[in-house]
Amino acid sequence: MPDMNARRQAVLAIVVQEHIASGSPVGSKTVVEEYRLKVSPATIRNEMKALEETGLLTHPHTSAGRVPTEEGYRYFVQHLLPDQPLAPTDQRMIQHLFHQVGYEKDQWAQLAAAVLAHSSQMGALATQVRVESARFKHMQLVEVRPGLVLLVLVLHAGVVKQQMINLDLAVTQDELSQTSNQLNDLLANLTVSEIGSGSLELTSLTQLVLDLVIDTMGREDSPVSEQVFREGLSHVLLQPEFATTEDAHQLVNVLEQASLLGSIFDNVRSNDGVQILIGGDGRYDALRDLSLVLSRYGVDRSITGVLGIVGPVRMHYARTIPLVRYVAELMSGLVQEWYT
Amino acid sequence: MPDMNARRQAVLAIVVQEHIASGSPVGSKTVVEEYRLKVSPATIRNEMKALEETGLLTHPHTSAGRVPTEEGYRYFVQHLLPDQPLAPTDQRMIQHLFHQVGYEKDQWAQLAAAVLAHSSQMGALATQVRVESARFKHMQLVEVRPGLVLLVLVLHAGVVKQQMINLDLAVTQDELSQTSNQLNDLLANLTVSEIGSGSLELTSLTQLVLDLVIDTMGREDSPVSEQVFREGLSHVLLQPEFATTEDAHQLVNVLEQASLLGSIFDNVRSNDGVQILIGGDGRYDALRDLSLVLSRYGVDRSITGVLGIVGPVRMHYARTIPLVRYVAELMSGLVQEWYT
DNA sequence: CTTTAGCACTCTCAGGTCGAGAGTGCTAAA
DNA sequence: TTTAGCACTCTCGACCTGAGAGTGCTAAAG
Repeated sequence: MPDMNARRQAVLAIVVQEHIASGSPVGSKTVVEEYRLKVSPATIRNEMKALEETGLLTHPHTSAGRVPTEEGYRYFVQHLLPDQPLAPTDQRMIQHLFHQVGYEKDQWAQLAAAVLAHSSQMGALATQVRVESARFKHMQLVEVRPGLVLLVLVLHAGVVKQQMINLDLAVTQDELSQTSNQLNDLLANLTVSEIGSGSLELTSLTQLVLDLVIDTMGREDSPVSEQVFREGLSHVLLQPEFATTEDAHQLVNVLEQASLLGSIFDNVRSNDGVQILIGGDGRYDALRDLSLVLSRYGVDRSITGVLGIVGPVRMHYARTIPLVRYVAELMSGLVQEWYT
Repeated sequence: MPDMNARRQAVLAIVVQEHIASGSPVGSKTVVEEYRLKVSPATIRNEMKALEETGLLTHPHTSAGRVPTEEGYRYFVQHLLPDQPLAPTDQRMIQHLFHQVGYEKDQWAQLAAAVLAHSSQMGALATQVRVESARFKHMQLVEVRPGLVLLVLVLHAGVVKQQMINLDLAVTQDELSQTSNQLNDLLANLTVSEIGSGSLELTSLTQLVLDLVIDTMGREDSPVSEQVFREGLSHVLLQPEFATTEDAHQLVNVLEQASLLGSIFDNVRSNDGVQILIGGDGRYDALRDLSLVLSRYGVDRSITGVLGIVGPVRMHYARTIPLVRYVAELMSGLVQEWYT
């Protein structure tokens, strides 16, 4: 980035901030007046022109003020944004909300989305954690009615999975308990890949159940698509950039497209820290008018979820970034505490 | 409803159908031409005027065609809509989709919403089933790590609930198994209300767990709010009635408002068959521009979920009503089969 | 009594014109 | 290097206008 002296950076920062606040293009006069600079509008105009040539600003038409380009937003976020922690009052408020749901870990993700949406007045997304390669801990067969058996599987990190089994033959609860105990001994602390190896002599019932256990351990929680909690979509629709039907439709479309979100989330999972996707960053064409502020959360690489905020490119990053970071850390703490 | 001779009904039906198809007000000439009637436009105008005085039609301004009022839609749906079953090709397509997910009952609701949205090209909602007053079937305590125990609870209808327990004291797996067995004997086939009565001498650990079992059985699956799957929202936003920002915002707002949906769903649960809420039916002001086609599904009154379609008042009821009915019946069948 | 032709009337909508306002870019002077 | 001055460009809202669509009324026909 050539030729970015301090004043030029300041002008860029002012234009970005002012545009985020007002939503309209900002002119040289506004810059001088609102920020009480000691130079004339003409000087600012020269700087603006230079910034435009660098590709950080544009103007929608000859006689409008300047608007940041996506590149301009990226420069602003990377170099000009003071990286403050979330305001203590917000921290307390969020902590309080999480205290209320307590141990109901199935709801953490939903709550996280709600909190993000409410605090940012933007859209929010959150997934539940996904546990990779969990170890077998315990299993139990329960007869629901004759011929129909429920397999309950407890994995290493406190994850519970269930699977119905339709048996053609009638079995007693004794047989089921026996099978359970046998497999509990056999599979203790193994991962799904470790189980496959040894082939033993087993009764047909035990073999049947074993296959099912392997199958159930291996499957994702939701093979069709990961469950994503969405909140605060209506906030985003209030933003002027989504005033036309096509824009609104596109926004909703993107958020309903499970495959697209999945691929973005996979990306986010593999990096640390808050990640910011402005206008699709050239990689996602469907996100042209959107910005995402996302973060992974969880423990290590094996227990991870994703959460973050969705909004127009003209988003209040100074607020949303610390917010996402804080909630991600909070959630990581919870996961750490309750999953081993 | 006074004075509804056959021709007048026919005119109403034509206006409603034509308006649903075109989205614009329909004039007397259109009615005559499109449906090859043997009368003149003037006659139709007279009938229209009468219908307007009855409150079934309006016109947006002096010189536009007629548009059905909400009352007009209701009359149409109640009296003029032939009540056909869903087309066999659609039936087969839907059956096929449900076959693919198979036993994964956690996903049925999500799939139902997706199917409804896709087949109707409207928005769709679905909740999972809620099981009322289930009987205790089996429980198990599993130590996740020292001091942290997972309670897994299997209820009568194949419902599995889980709850973490933070014990201050260290306990052996033996003690846990013993407690589990004791409670399994004690609580077999009891409902939560039946458990409360007898007070027995129990060890403090057992008492602690018992309290937790009661607590866990009693709580709703999601105390914050029932989980609602939403699909196809973008289809609705394409409809011309949601072209302006306020309308779109209102729509999304309604669908994000858990309390409102909850109260509507409670209503739907307590009635059989497909229920149609046109423009809020005067009861829900927030739904002024929306129609809902909803149905409960499940078994008896004790295992119930809700599903249905959301769209503008100008909705293709002749298609959505059979669709919702069919999917509800299909889901009821599945629930019947897999929950006892 | 019902239906219909004729016609005046009303209202919307798209297109076009116009002036005010905002903001720029350039030039030349400080 | 900065700045005052000024011409120039473009948008936006207001206003007007004519075409088109559809009605409601009246009076005649069935």
